[in-house]
Amino acid sequence: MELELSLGDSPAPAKGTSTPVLTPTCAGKEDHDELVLELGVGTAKRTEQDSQKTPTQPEEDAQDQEEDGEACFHSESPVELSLGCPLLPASAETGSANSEECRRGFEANTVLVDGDTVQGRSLSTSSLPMEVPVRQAADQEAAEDEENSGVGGGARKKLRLSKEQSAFLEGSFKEHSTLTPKQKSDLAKRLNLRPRQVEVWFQNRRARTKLKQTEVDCEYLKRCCETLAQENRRLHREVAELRALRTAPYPFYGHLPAAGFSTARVCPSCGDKVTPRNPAITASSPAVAPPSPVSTLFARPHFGAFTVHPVLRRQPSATS
DNA sequence: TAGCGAATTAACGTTACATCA
DNA sequence: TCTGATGTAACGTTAATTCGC
Repeated sequence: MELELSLGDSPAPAKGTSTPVLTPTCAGKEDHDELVLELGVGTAKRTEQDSQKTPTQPEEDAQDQEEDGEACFHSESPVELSLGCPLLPASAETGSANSEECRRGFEANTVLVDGDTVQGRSLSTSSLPMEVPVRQAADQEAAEDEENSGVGGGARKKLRLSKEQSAFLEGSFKEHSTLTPKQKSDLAKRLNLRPRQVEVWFQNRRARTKLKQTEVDCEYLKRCCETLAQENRRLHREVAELRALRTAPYPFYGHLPAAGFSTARVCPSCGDKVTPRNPAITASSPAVAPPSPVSTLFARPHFGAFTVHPVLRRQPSATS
C-alpha cells in the first residue's frame, strides 16, 4: 500500500532544507490591512551602506546617521508623525494623551538630565522624574565606539529594544511582514531606531515566524504519521480478514442477511464502490466505511496570524 | 544594487544549583 | 539544620553580522 502525504502547494520550496514547506494562509488579508504611512518627512532614499560596516567603524556610523536623514534625535526636534499605532486605540493617532503614551514608550533610550545613561536598556520611562529623549542606543554605541576605537574595544553591544518598540514592531509586522523602503524609514523614525535596525528586526521576526511554523508543521506531520500508521495497520487487518474469509467454506454465506448483498461499500484505498462478493464482510462491518482519520487530518495548523500574500512577498521598492 | 533568507555570532536575561556564612 | 546571599554554569532569546542568491 502506498500512501501519499500532501501538505498543499509549496510556492517556493526552500533549497536544501528538510523542513516542511510553509504555506501562508489567509492570503489577501494584507490587501486590506496594509499599513498606510503618509509622511512628508525626509525621503525613503537610503543606501544599505551601514549593512557593510563593522562595529569598529564609528566614523561610518556617524556618517550613517547623516545619510539616514535622522542624524540626531534631540529633544528640541522630536519627530511628530501620524503613523497609526496598531496596538493602541484609534485615538492614539490623533495627538491625544494616548498618543503621548504611545510615543513615550519609544523614548526608552534616554538619558537622565543628570547624565545617567541607560545604555539602551528597557526601562519604564514613565516613572522617571525628568528626562529628555536623546540619540538612540545604537547612536550611543557609535559614540562609545568612537571613544573606544583607539583602545581596541571591538566587542559589539547589543541593543535591547524596549517593550513599546517591540510591541509596535510586532503590530506593524502583523500588518505587513515585509517593508517598503518608505515604511522602513518611517518606522525607524517613529521608533527612534535606525532603518537598518528595523530591517534587521523584520528579518529576524520572519525567521522566528518561520521557525515556529516549522515546529507546528513538524508536530502536525508527526500526528499524520501516527494516524497513517494506524490506518495502515487497520487496512492490513482488513486484508487478513478478507483472506481468511475467502478460504472459509461456502455455506458460511448462508448466515448473512440478504440486504448485505446489495449494500455497496467504498473501498478505503481507491474510493471506488465495491459490491462485495462475500457479504460477510458487509455484515461484519458498517455498510459505509467509517471516516478515515486520514481524511480529517489535512486541516493543516498554522502558527499565529502571520500570513504573506504571494503578491506582497516582494513589494516593489518605492524608490525604484 | 537592493533586498531577502539562512546560518551564525554574541550580548543579555533567566534559572537551577552549589557554596558559604 | 535551616535560611538568605552570592557566584556560576547552562540555556534561551534575540539583535546583529555575514554570505549567497
